Order: sequence, then C-alpha cells, then structure tokens
Amino acid sequence: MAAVVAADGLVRSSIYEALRQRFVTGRIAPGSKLSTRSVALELGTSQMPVREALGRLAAEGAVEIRSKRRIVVPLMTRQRFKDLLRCRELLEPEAAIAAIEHIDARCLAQLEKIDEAISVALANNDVDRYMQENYNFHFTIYRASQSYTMSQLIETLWLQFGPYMRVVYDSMQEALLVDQHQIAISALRTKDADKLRSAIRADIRDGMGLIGTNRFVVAG
Amino acid sequence: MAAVVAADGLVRSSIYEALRQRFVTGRIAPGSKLSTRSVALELGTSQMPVREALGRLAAEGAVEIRSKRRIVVPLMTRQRFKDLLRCRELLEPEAAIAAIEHIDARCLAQLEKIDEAISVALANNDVDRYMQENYNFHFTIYRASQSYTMSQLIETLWLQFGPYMRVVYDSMQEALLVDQHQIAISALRTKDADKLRSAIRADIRDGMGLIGTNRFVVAG
DNA sequence: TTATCAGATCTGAGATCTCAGATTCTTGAC
DNA sequence: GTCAAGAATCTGAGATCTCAGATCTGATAA
Repeated sequence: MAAVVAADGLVRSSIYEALRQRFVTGRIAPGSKLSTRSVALELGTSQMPVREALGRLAAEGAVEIRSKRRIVVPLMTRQRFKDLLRCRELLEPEAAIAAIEHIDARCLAQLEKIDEAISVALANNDVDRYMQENYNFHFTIYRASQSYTMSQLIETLWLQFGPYMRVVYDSMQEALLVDQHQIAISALRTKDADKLRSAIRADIRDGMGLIGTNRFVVAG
Repeated sequence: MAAVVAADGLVRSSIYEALRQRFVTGRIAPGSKLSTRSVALELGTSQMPVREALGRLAAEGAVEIRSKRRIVVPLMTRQRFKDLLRCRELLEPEAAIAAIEHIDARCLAQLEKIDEAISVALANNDVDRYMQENYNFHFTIYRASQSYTMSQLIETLWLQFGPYMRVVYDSMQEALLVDQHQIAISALRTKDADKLRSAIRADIRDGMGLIGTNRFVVAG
C-alpha cells in the first residue's frame, strides 16, 4: 500500500483513517481476519500504531477482538442488522434536515457531481467507486449539518454497516437508489424537510430494507 | 486507587472502564489534564494500556489530544452543548420507548430502587452518588431496549456530557428531576410511549436545558 | 518588579522485546 | 484413510527504551 498520511501527521491517525475508509466503503469483507503484524507490515510501520487503530475500531464495533489472538470483522446477525438499521433511520434523516439551513449552491453542485459519479459507477459496475461515492454523497449532506456529534455517530454506524453493504451490492442495484438521491438534492434545494426525510429514509430502506428476512444475513 | 479488574481480564479494558465511569459520573472536571504516565502510575500499570484507553476516549470525544504533550478534558462550548443536547433528545427518548416492550417487573423494581437512592443522594447533597445513580437510572432503561447500538451511541454522548454535568449540578437541584423519573417509571409500567418520551425529554431538558444561554458555558 | 530567554523537565508516540496462549501444521499410530 | 497428540508458529498485549517537541522554571537583565 502507498504511504498514508493524515492531516495531523500522526501515523496512528493515518492508519485509522485508511482502515476506516476501507470499512465504510466495504472493501473489507465480513469475516475477514486482521492481525496487527500483517497490517503493520502492509502499511510499513510497527505494530503499535496499528493496534491502537484496531483498538479504536473495536471500540466502534467495526472489528471484534475475540478471546486472544483473533481480530475479525464480525458477521452480520439479524438482530444487529435491525438494530443498526433502526439507528440509521433515526439519525440520518435528522442530520439531513439539520443540513438544510446550511446548504449552499456550491454544496448542491457537489452533490450533483457525486450523484453523476454514482450513475457512472453503477453503469460500469464499479463497486469500489460506487461505494466510495455513495459514502461521499451521504456524508457531504450530514457534514453540512455542522453537527459534529451527529456526523460522528452516523460514521460509527457506517463503520459497522460498510463491510456488509458490499455483500448486498448486487441486490441494491435492483432498487432505484439514484432516484432517492435526486429527490434528496431537490428537497435540499427547496428546503423541504418532509420530502428530504422521506428520501433519506427511502434511500436507506432501498439499500438495506429490501433485504428479505434472512437472505443476506450471514449469521444468527 | 484500588486494583481495577475488567470482566475479560484485560488491563486495557479495565482502565478504560475505570476512566469511563469517572467521565459519565462527572468525577473528572472539564479542563482537567491527564497524562499517560500519571494515570499509569496511579493505576499501577505501564503507559501502554493507559494510552490505548485514552486513545479510545479521544476517539469518543471525551478527551482531546492537543498538539503533542497535552491531553485535556475539553471545555464545553455553546455549539457543542447544543449539538450534544440535540443528539441526546433524539436518541434517549427513542431508546426508552424501545425498552417498553422488554420491561418487566424486576426491572421496574430496580428503577424504583435507583430512584429512591437518587432522592437520598439529593437529600444528603451527595453529588458522587447522585451522578452515579442518575447514570444507572437512565442506562437501566436504555439497556432494557436490548438495542446494543443505541446504548453505545448514548454512552458516547454521556461520556462527553458527564464532566460537564457535575458543573451544573447545583442548578439541577432546582429542577424537580426526580418527578420526571417517577413519570418515566409510571409510563414504562403502563407502556405509554408518548408519556415516556416527554418524561425523558423533560428530564434531559430539566438537567441541561434550563441552563441560560451562557451561564455555565465554560468556553465559546 | 517585570519581561525574556535558555536550559531542564515532562510527555506523547513509535519501535522493539518478551511472553503466554491460541492456532496450525506435522507426524505417526491405528 | 482417519484421527489425535505434540511441536512449531502466529499473534495480541504488556513492558521498556528512546526521541522529538512542548511546557515549565528560573535566572538574568532592564
């Protein structure tokens, strides 16, 4: 892997950032095994910063440290799925609505651009790009809320959902995800809170909710 | 400090738990300075587990690692205050409502007992005890929701609010906090979601919301 | 008395060492 | 061919060492 550099120059943060990005964009599969040594070797550093980063990811529920000597990306259970989904549906529409008053033309243009990129990625079946841009779309809105806390909480949820999103990517394509994004952009533009809420909620449901009771549930 | 032992036997977790308890019950004041060495010395261990615990607390926003060589409990700003308050008002009533279907007689009895302890603590002006029991009251309800994720998110909020709660303890006494607790217990018993929602919301507001625009705001 | 600057000290962070325990691989008996 | 026991290996976690940079202290000059 190429050198990863964080804004503050700390190795630890840059490693955390790098790993986090992989999680929220689903580049790390559920059930994956990680070890401090292998990641350190891959990123060209020592175990120490890696284990601190993994410790933090464990605290956020992105990885699970089992007994000793086993760091794994947890499989999804039906219960955890419902639990995370409920929290997403509670927080994300609210964050979007809070963003309404801060949204400006520049931000809207950026959202349009991102949504365009999503369309291209879907057309090319470029999963990596799709995942990345979908993340960008949502968090461009949430961060515009200027509610640091809310963004942080939602980030935690995506960290746990991310690895699983990739798994369901194929079925997601069936849904008209992009439409919800367009509706969301339109609602942001007209500052229509109700419309925005339902668009974000529908977007979450389209991606996650359409999954049958256990078709994609890996465990539990 | 006496030996701190975590369920899993890991030094790291036990130190994290010990520090976290101090935060959520406000035993650590905003602006406090912490150092890995001093905490390690106090807890009779090496720097390593302490710095991992502090790293996690930093990730959760409970402490701030400034530049280098400075770990401080952040002061509250007006903006952060409003931000955290909004998140609390969003999540906590929802968690309580989710708890309704799982509440049993044993849990209700426990809540009554805790509320009794709160009354005693208030009567004796025992701040430590009050903070601890108030935490117990809320999280006994939230954990009953069996939504691990929601409890985790709320815990993160309390971690950031905790040190500040102590600061406003004196003015909190003016409000009839215990009444809201009684109303909440009653609502849980009769499974009245609306009543429960407003009781939890009022409890949060009584404690936090009555604060003037900047009377207790330490910075910003 | 006060302001300034340099030396002493403190501290976070990365690297390295070590160890115990878990996992995996190998080998040999049945 | 199958399975089990033991050896070899891998790995997380704590301790220790080191270093650079931030902070603090105190002495000296104005």
